[in-house]
Amino acid sequence: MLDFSFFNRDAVIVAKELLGKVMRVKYNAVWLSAMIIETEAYYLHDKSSHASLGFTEKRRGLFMPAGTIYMYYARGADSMNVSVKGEGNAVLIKSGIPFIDDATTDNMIHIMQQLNPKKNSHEPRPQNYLCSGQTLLCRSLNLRVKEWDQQQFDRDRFFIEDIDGYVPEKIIQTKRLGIPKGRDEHLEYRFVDARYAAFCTQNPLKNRAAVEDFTEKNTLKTEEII
DNA sequence: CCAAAGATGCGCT
DNA sequence: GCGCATCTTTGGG
Repeated sequence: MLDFSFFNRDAVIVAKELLGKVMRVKYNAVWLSAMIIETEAYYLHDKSSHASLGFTEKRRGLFMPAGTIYMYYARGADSMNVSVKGEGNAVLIKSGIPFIDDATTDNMIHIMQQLNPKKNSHEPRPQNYLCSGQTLLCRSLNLRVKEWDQQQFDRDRFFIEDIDGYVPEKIIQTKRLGIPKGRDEHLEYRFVDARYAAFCTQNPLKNRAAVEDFTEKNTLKTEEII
């Protein structure tokens, strides 16, 4: 289980290193699980961060020790962050893909599909798109503000772990999504595991120019990640 | 008390 | 890329 020592580092470092890690949430008696493929870093003095708006009771989680869960509700849905080193700094977990291994059960995907049904459709949401967005991820894993905001990870109910044998080969670094003009929107604090770019919030490799841009300047080699 | 704002998602052009 | 539904929290009157 990732703990204080993992999260008590710079937000950008933690954001990159969370790629490939696996979230596990117990729902009734069943473990739900997703591998993180997209994250964003936010700093206290970064005009787009919630922390930059100042301390309030609601934002307390951002000012708590590294590794504290910070959740908020906006646009009709929940989003999940983890506080990192330095008061007010945090990493937003933006998307993942369902992760299946010995610790998961055969009904997991079906349960996640029921938790996160496709809007205006009776078709189930395709497996790899169940967690393609910060609010969709929370919905598929049954993560709610009421239950988890300002809480610590708990190895019996909700934690993040390192999986042996997987480190992203390539990480895409781009500008964060949905940041209004004048709010430090130029900062490139969004990170995507290139291998799973098709399943993140918005595929940064959608067109040829973007792919070239990625290969030319935005590839981070594994040794640069850590 | 209520209007308005969101670190969004979806569907249509 | 753009408009619109979404719904809790916030802060001003």
